[in-house]
Amino acid sequence: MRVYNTLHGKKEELVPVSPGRIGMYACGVTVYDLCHIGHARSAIVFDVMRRYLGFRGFQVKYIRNFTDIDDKIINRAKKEGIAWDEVAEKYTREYYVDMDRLGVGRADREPKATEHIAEIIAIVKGLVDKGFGYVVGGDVYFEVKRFPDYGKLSKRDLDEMLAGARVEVDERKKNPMDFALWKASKEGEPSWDSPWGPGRPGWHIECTAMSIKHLGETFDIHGGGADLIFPHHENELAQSEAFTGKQFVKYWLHNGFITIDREKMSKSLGNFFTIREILDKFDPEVVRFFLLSTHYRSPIEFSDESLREAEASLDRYYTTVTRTEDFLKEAPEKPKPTTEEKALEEVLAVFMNKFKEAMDDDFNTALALGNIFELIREVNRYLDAKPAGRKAKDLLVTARDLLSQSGPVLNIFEKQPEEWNDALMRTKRIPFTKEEILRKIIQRREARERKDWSTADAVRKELEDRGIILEDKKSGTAWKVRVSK
RNA sequence: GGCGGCGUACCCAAGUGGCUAAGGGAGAGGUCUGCAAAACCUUUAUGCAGCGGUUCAAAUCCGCUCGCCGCCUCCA
Repeated sequence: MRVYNTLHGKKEELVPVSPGRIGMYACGVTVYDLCHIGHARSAIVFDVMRRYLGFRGFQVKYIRNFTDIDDKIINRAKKEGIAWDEVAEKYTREYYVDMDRLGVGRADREPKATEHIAEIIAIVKGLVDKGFGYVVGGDVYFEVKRFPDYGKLSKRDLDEMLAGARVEVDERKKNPMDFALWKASKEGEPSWDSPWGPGRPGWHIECTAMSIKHLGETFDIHGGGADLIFPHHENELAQSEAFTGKQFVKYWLHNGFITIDREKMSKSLGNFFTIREILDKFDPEVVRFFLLSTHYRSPIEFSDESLREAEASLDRYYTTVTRTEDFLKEAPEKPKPTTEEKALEEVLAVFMNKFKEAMDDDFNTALALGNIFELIREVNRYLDAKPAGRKAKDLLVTARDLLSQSGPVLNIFEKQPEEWNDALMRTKRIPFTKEEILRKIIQRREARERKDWSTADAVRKELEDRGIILEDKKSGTAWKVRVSK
């Protein structure tokens, strides 16, 4: 397997610290507000990586943290007029509501900063003792000049950064780029006792403390959004390696942003959509598919149109599943070989390897989805050829099995076609119940039996105007929610 | 200003040295159908922003130009 390592700016063979095991840490969220679709992307991307590594046979230990104490939380608490820890609890709950809906699995551990104050203090103390940290009043800063490798992750030169620094110079710091390991608390702010007086952790130190505690001093994968590369991960790397004297992380992985009108989606620009706003209009699986149809490092332009395309793709998938199931239920036994048989056999033979090759290459989910739809097309071609017999059934069972092996890795394609249709009924707000639709289908059937085509067509039209499409099959008339347009 | 990235068909999007440049969406035509839908077939890039270079061979490597974006401050 190869992964793109931000540290070296290139794809590298994934060689774990301990053979067969992967320790993986992803930066979660600061729980001070609802999550937007950008948070969803990061969560989903690392969720898929974790799933695929497991699929590949690694024993994965996955840690994803919550930042439950920082300035934004304190400010939010003032704004909402509730305690800071209530803010954190509230938005942690909301995080789970959204992420559960999106099919983002729980990490093996989901540590919180406030639960690791003792560890944090120990590390800050260690850094001070080693001469990397210095105390000013009740604050403790990390002295970047003492860490010669500072800048190696984000490819920045300390002197150049100072020259173009837009940060306000804090006179108490030895160097403007020095960052807080521990912050003295102001009156009325949350605080914990420490050797430097009452205070709270700096932003970066919690990840050092929690990752080292749960994964050891050197671990395999550390991930997060690309905007965390600097300063968060750069600082985290510096203080961790300064503290342990060892390499902190082997592979740094970063996901790209979601854009709106080609601009980064962000809180400050105000151009964001919350996850629940989107889930009001689209099924979670659509969102997941949409986010996985582009490589994780590339930017994704967010739009309703793209989500509709993702929805249409999923519908194509489930339509084919239905066709396959229908065939397996009622296929005639007398064998009827077709010329399409060979083509399907060939695609089936190489499918899983192609899927793995795609995912092995830096988690290329977009290519993997392409492989899946290649198989879908071949299955449809085969079914169109009207095959029959044992062999035909075996081939289609194989196809179904292959698809159901790849689905769990991406955590999509896992519904029954009926569930997919139900989901569309909800998100498209179809103004009929299933019973009403069935009644109309019976009405139409009676008209058709009389060859009263105008009545039959009127029923079709009435349903179609409200988003329901009828499909006349040998076994009767089926219906489905229309997705395209 | 420094660093990094991107520019592939009407749209989205894989592909980073060598088979016919994946896949999805939209459009057009066709097969099937009472009519449809779905599915399938055909069609939409002798060309991958432009120019030049390296090479037997480049969308893919190098240089320059144009356009767009990100990070350098909190940010997934």
